[in-house]
Amino acid sequence: MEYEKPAVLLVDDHALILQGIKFVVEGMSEIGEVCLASSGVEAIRAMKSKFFQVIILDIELPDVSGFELMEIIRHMSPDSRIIINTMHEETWIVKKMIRMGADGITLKSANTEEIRSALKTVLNGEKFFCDEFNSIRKMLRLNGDTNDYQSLLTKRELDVLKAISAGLQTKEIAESLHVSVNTVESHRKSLFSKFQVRNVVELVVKAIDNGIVHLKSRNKF
Amino acid sequence: MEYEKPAVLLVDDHALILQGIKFVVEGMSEIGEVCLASSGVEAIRAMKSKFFQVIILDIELPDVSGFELMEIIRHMSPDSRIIINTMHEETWIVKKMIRMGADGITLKSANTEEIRSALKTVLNGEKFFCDEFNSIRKMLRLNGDTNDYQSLLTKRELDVLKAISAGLQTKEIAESLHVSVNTVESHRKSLFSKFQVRNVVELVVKAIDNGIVHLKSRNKF
DNA sequence: GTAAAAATCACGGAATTCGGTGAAAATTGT
DNA sequence: ACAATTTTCACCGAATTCCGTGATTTTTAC
Repeated sequence: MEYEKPAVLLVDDHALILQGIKFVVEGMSEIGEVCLASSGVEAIRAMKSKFFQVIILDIELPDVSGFELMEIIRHMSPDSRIIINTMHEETWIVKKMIRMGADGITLKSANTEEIRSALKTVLNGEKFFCDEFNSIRKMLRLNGDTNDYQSLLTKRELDVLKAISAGLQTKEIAESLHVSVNTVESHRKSLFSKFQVRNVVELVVKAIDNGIVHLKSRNKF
Repeated sequence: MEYEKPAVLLVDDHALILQGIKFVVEGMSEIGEVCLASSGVEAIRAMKSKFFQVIILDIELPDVSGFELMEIIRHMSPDSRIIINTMHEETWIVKKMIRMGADGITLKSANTEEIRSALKTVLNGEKFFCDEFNSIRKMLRLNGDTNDYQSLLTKRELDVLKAISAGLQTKEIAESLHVSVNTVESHRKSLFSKFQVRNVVELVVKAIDNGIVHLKSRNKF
């Protein structure tokens, strides 16, 4: 054999999923070495010592976000193909992944065959997206992805949005930001307009759904 | 050997996790047969043909919820120990799992050793909870778990809550439920009171956070 | 069959939201 | 330095929310 079989790096903080994917990938005749990393730093360390044709990546990692890691990979190892393996079907995540140029996307619910298929497709130089995402991609292309709220918001609008999501009302927000009520109402109106919603509930739900504000923080013991 | 090694049933719709756990469990000398099920019906079918000492269960399944399946297991096979393996650290899920009497709880981020440890502990007749949950349990005992919103709500209140979360306002809700505005306002007040919140935003956020209303439905293409 | 819980409705009032319109000051980018 | 953007602020009015208090009819549970 004159050339090496392609090496694959798996990055996921869930040990079980790591094991699962490893099991599947190692069973493929076209794949060579399979390395594991359970965090961003481990992944980076692994990438320094070796070139991986394909990196299968989880987006939620303990240290860096999968998105940041993706940027790093693109710089450190621009020729590596990246497959995102995600739990999340939320639109903003999908959009971001596609925008950042992932070579493939699979869901964690993907079965053995889908992972194999994704790997083969990507190794072949093509892009792989599971069926669920293809419809989303099509839709994004159609309307030019007009719903990129995050980057559409100004800093101040974001401040107000977060405050609203925390349950504060206009007067309280004005106090906490040291501006007048009128100002906050102005930002409010911008938000309604940008999100195309009629009231705070719709606004907050849409913001959560698009990953601009998060629930997690509220839910700690 | 005079007695059978205990059989284990793994239920999870994520093929990769199924593979991962299987790999770990099969490597344990104290475990006998390991069976897999990727849905509630498959799990039930498996349980009909065989008794499993331990059932490791995901709470999000395509057909029935893990909670419902847990009820079914308790009836079909009351002597089976149940370990919940979950992605979710949200309080309401943890509470519900504990209340329903799970014998063990592990996170999907659990490593190989934790799964083994959980299995051994449960087989030994004890309960296993990963560190993250022990603190929650302690806390729940302390304040008598006063925050069980879901079971606290009446059907109508739930209707109104869902409508509110969908961004509808009182008048619209009244129309859609075919009742007067006054009635809806009455339910509203009950909700505010039960959730101990001051406005709809806090209400909706808390409801989402406690798993009473969900974002998913809104986020489809 | 009766007590408890839930669902329905009513009235009044203060506070807040939401919609429109406009405009001045501060910041940013090039 | 100049245009563009952002942030700030103002006023008005209708609609809606939020709060209190209380009452009648249905439904549920034992």
